[in-house]
Amino acid sequence: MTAFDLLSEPIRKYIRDERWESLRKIQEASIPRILNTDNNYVIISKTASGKTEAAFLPILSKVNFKEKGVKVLYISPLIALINDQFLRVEKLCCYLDVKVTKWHGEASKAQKDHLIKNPEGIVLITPESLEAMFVNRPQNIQHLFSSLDYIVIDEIHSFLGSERGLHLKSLLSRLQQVNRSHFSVVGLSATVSDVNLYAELKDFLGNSENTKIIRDNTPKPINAIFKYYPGSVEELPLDLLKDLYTRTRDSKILVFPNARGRAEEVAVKLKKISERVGGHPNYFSHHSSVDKEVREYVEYFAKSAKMENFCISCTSTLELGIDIGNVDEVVQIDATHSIASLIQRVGRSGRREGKASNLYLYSTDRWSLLQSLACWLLYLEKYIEPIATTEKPYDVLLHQILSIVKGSSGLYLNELLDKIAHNSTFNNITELEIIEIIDHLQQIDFLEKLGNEYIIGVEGEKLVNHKDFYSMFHTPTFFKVSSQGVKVGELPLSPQIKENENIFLSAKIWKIKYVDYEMNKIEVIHAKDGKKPIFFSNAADTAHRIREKMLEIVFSTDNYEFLDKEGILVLNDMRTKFSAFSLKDFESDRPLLNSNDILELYSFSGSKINKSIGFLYDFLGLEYVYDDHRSSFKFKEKTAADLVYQIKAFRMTDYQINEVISSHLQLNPKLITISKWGTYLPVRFQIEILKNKEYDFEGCFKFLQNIKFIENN
DNA sequence: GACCTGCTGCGGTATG
Repeated sequence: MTAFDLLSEPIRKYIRDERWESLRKIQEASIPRILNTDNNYVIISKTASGKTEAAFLPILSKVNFKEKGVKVLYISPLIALINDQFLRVEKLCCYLDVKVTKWHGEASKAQKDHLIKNPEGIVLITPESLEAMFVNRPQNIQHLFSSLDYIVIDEIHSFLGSERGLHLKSLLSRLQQVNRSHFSVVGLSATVSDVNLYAELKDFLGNSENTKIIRDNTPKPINAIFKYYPGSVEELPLDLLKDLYTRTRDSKILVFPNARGRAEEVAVKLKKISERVGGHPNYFSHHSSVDKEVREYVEYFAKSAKMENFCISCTSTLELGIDIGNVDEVVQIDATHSIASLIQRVGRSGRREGKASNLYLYSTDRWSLLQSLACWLLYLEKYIEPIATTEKPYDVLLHQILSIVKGSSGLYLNELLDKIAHNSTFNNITELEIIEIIDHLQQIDFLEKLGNEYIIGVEGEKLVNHKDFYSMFHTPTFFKVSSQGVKVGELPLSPQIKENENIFLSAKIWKIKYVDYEMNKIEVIHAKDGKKPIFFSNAADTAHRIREKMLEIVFSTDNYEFLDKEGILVLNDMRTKFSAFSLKDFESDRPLLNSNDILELYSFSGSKINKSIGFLYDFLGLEYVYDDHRSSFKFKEKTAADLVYQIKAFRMTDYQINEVISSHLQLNPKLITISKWGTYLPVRFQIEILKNKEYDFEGCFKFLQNIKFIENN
């Protein structure tokens, strides 16, 4: 029997009506497996390769929707993706007479009410909406989701290694606890080439042994071109913009300039050039601070553009899932933060079967060029950076304790402990630690004991009843920007935000007319010239292997045919400069520049290891300036050379590290705000969170154990 | 200089 024959008749009719010539490879593989077993599966395949159908065709053939209750729960990281998938899944479900309901913050209340009256079919939801239901309407969790057969998690790789992922993992566990029988989980993921990630993916679904990987690893040809245009961080070089313009003139293009402000700069400046030379007007910006309706229009325009060309200058908002139709080329300006991100972005182009992906990469600085080369070469080696693991997610636990208590009407200690013990997310946290956190929550009035039962305390009520409770991540206060009643987007308060300043936003130029500090609103009118807006954000950490690869490139003699003349010149210049150091082993040897009045260590190591090295130098009382971009430590005094060397043998005990972090926390309690819920933990757990999120002492000591400082000749 | 993600319930008003 072929995979097609295994499907139920209504599904086969759907396929015939859609006039599919054949099933995709990934679908051929998934259909018999999902139909014949109750295993969990992770389906790995490129975007637009039919992953959604690979999961839904067999699931819809298999599940009995006549039974009461929601049978399939689809979980997505993005609202936009839910709206996109809704149309596809609903079309499919028409053939089965199965109801599909969207359930997220912007979904229709009436549809949700209807579902409560008739719990049935398929629900598409976000983790945060699910959390909200656990907290505010726990009876609805029972009512809707206690007879699930399948949970489908889309873009599952985007949850791995993050607090949001741990949160989702905990919610899955809690759903399993209310289900009468076992449900299966199917995760959908973009290409994960590194097999080391398989273990993480399997673990995420909570049942490694019964989780199998289905993967289509058909390689996709990618044409890459790297160009070098030196410029400043404030403004992009004019020559770069002119060259970029010629690429956008006759194509459908996505540009990823790495930052919202820069995305605006690219969109506005290219549009100006286009206006001057009579090119197309379709230059847009797309990022989280562009108004939602504007963004939806841009997505709609790109999706429906047939003959018309367009250029969208965007951030990671267009990196995931959402189908924006055919894109000819992807332009990346300066290095991506990770290899995974680079692959995901390149995959946005050449989505038609058999078409190649095209990547155009501009670097505006030599270190960025080097990092871009490293990411690209590692990608060709099929390497992806490892995922940040959290042994003991105390902050997620604290949040989930509050959620569980709020969702109950009073809970005995053993009931609470039992719920946590059955949640695999917290397997590595001991019962003593859990009790310590519960006691602490009681002390700070987040929990209260009524007789022998725990309820939410006075201070806890304030948090739990606020809309900020449902997510694991922070968001700053934004000012809503509008022009005569038309929403444009939003901006954080910065020195730039004052009357008569001109700024770029949503690919247009505006003059600020009025700032309303009470209502957090900004009124603007059109203007002719301005500056890119300032946003505040934290730098992403760069992986150790990327830095090591950068070192290897500097000391190699390889030529890269995809690099332009200027790029070759600047790379050769770096190679010449570093040839003063005779390095042999790239794992251990590191250049230490020792000239007339400079002492500079090029550590070529990951951001977290660098921060740990800095922590040790601080402890030794050595003054330095650290530059993460170059991965370098510039020491103030030449006499410090001894101390620089001393770090090789220098070790701090765990106790000493904890003492130092503890005193840092006392001086500056804001340090812990990198974790939204960690803020409320006892100090000793805050220290553990910081050690995990900011530093990598284990990796650092391992690195220092073998390090050899190689001075210049 | 440096990404992104989501959001209840209530009471008010407008609309069919």
